[in-house]
Amino acid sequence: MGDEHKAPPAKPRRISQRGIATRERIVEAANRLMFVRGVNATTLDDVREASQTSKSQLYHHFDDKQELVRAVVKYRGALVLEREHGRLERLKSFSGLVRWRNALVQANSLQNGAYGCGLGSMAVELSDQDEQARSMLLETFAAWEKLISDGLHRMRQGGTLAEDADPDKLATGLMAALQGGYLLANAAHDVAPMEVALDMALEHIRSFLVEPGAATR
Amino acid sequence: MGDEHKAPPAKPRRISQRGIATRERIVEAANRLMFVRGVNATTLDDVREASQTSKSQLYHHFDDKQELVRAVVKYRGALVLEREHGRLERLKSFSGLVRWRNALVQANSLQNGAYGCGLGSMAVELSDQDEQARSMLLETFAAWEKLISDGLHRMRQGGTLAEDADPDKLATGLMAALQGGYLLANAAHDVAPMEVALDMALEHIRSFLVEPGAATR
DNA sequence: TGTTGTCTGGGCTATTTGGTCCTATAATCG
DNA sequence: CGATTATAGGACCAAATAGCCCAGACAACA
Repeated sequence: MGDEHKAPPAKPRRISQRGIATRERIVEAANRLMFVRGVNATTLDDVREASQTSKSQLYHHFDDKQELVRAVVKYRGALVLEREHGRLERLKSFSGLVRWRNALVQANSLQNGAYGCGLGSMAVELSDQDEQARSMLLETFAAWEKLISDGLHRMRQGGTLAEDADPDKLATGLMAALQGGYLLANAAHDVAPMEVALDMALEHIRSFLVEPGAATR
Repeated sequence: MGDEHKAPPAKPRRISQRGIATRERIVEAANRLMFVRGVNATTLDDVREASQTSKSQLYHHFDDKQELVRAVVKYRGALVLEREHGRLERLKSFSGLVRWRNALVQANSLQNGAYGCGLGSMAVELSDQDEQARSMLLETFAAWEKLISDGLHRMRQGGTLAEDADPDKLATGLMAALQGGYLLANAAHDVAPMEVALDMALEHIRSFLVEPGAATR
């Protein structure tokens, strides 16, 4: 794939441990703020204050706000993928899928459905505004879906899932249900719609189980 | 003092036809701009220019930007509900559901998945920012879902849908799939994920048909 | 038709916000 | 150690943006 972005003429800049730590602090603070307030509603002053840094540091580590936003997209994407990797890498049964569902629902219920999905919210806010951010988010979604579809593939190879099941489509459908669930839960400030959405998707996947009766629940 | 919203003490303001027209023009312009750029990225100057009005008119018809945003939420909600009412009021068969799906997919494909759902985008951007807007959006979603579940109820009463089908949950699941589909399609700038998501939800509903073979497609 | 209150044009203000700059301090390396 | 470069502090700037105001045109109604 074409690596469009990235600074072209590698600038061999010396970098200290302290500098790395500061940058990290900035990205983390921006991430937190943008999660609860949204990207556009978060100002650089907010970030500066929350990260206990100064304006010059923001601009030392990032060209402009857009770059900071992109760094947050990358950071958050990595976090989600790491978390999801841990949860999905060994997925190979329907009950594993149910556990995965439960973890997401529980996490979201802790905040009464508020804030939605960190990735989904950014996607909505940035997709028609920052092409590069959009493509990063798109890649992250693809990677996330792949973690799911890999699990479904394993289920199929293990004979749990029927041969005619399409893991890729099932994964996309499940992801859509998850994102739509997050969205509705956010609007309702209540996890319930998210549960219904995920359950529908799981029910659909269950219909592809070789021995439906064997499923937990 | 603490008068949250609405000015109940009926202010008997005279209102002219011209005033109404201007207000309409402002809301329409704001609606269009906010649809493509997002709410927070749309400035009052943008609205003023697009609506061919002046600053004083904006503030004559709306207390502040937040009020304008809420007017847009209301306006857009009414538009969507009107459209959906037309499409769903006579729904009483699975093939009708398929036609409904096709209409949404086709409309979205015209813009290559961009912009997403007018309601969903606003919900993401406003839910954690404007409580009143959130509750209006929540109501609109509820009304939209009701149009769907009413149709499903008719299908059930007509014997098309099995007795044990839960129209409300099916409608919520379908709405989540739709919203998630919009979101992923927006990130991908491609309708495909939306189609997959809707098809999953329809497949799930199909599994509740009394005579599965009778379904079109 | 005159009076009252609405509607409009557009200039103006205060504040916010992204972004710059200059100086001082801390690392890093020869 | 001394030179050099990264890092930090924070004042400063210019543009953008929400919001205000007043004078005058226009509509409604007596």
